[in-house]
Amino acid sequence: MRAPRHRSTSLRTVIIIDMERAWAESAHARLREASGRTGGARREVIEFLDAQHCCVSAQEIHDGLRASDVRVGVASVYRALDGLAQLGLVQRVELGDGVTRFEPARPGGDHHHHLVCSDCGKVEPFEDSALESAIERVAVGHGYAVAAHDVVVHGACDDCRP
Amino acid sequence: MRAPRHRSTSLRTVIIIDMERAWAESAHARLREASGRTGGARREVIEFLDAQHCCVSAQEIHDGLRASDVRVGVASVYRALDGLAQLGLVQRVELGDGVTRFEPARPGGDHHHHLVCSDCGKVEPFEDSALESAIERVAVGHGYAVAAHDVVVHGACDDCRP
DNA sequence: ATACGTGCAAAGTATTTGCAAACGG
DNA sequence: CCGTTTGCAAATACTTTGCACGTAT
Repeated sequence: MRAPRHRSTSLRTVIIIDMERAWAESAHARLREASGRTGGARREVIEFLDAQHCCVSAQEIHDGLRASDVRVGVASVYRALDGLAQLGLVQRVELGDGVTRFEPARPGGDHHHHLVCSDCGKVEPFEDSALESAIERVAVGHGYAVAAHDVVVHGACDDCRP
Repeated sequence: MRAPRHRSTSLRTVIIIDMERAWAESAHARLREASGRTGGARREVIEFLDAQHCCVSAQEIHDGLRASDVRVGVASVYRALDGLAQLGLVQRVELGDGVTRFEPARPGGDHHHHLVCSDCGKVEPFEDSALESAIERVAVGHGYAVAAHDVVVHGACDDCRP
């Protein structure tokens, strides 16, 4: 159930699966290493997060798990997320609606930020290396060692404009 | 009480005062225009915001006003902020601690973003034009008309590092 | 066996809403 | 005068905490 099966139709698929699972593996390992023990709720939260392709709120995780007949308390979801965030394994994302969202922090991988449509609420991820280097440069220039950063752009999306 | 007195010691001082008041004036005007009427609470919130040089939370505004013997309810502070944000006159800022902060959106003026020390909690503003253009370019490339954007960098500040 | 993780329910904050009274135009 | 804004208090939403119990080591 944990190790991916290597019977997929193409090599590329296999590699992608492995890379995606890699985060869940390492998150679980680091969490165990940090606190000695680990239980079902944490694993479920990690697996759920790993399956998402953009940020999700704690409530969404909780609801999603319960929808899959996995019995976890909200508190455990928050506790798991807190632990993961503290180890830098998940990134907190605040989109401006007062709800904190979370997403896996995959090293080097698909680090991205968010475009939010002020009209329909759609959330779209994007990547930009010029943006990243500008942030890094500024932070260093002010004597900061960057631990995390977060860019949110609000505006009218393509579909919501006349 | 509303119009600044032009008896300052130097011309430069007068100009600075006028520029700073300009936002409060226009905010008040646009608010009246949008809703026909305007009362004391809104004016107080606008004046208070204008006097800050970085973002403040709704509670801070409320407490700050009461400390100056101005009697306003928390609800009115939130309502005023909401109206101002909807007109694009204030910028919502989420620093990652679950509290929404607000600051005046002065057109062209001192548009900035925030560095937050993960250790001591210090908040420091910064400006960077390369960052701004990167954001604009990305948003346009995705078909978005930017209404607002927000960059938060978390890290250890100069003082909090070994 | 023992200590840590978990679920439930209760508590804590931040923000919103209902409503009568005050107030601006 | 009339309708909007306001302040208070109650309600809501999200997140955290206390505690008894289960579970991994």
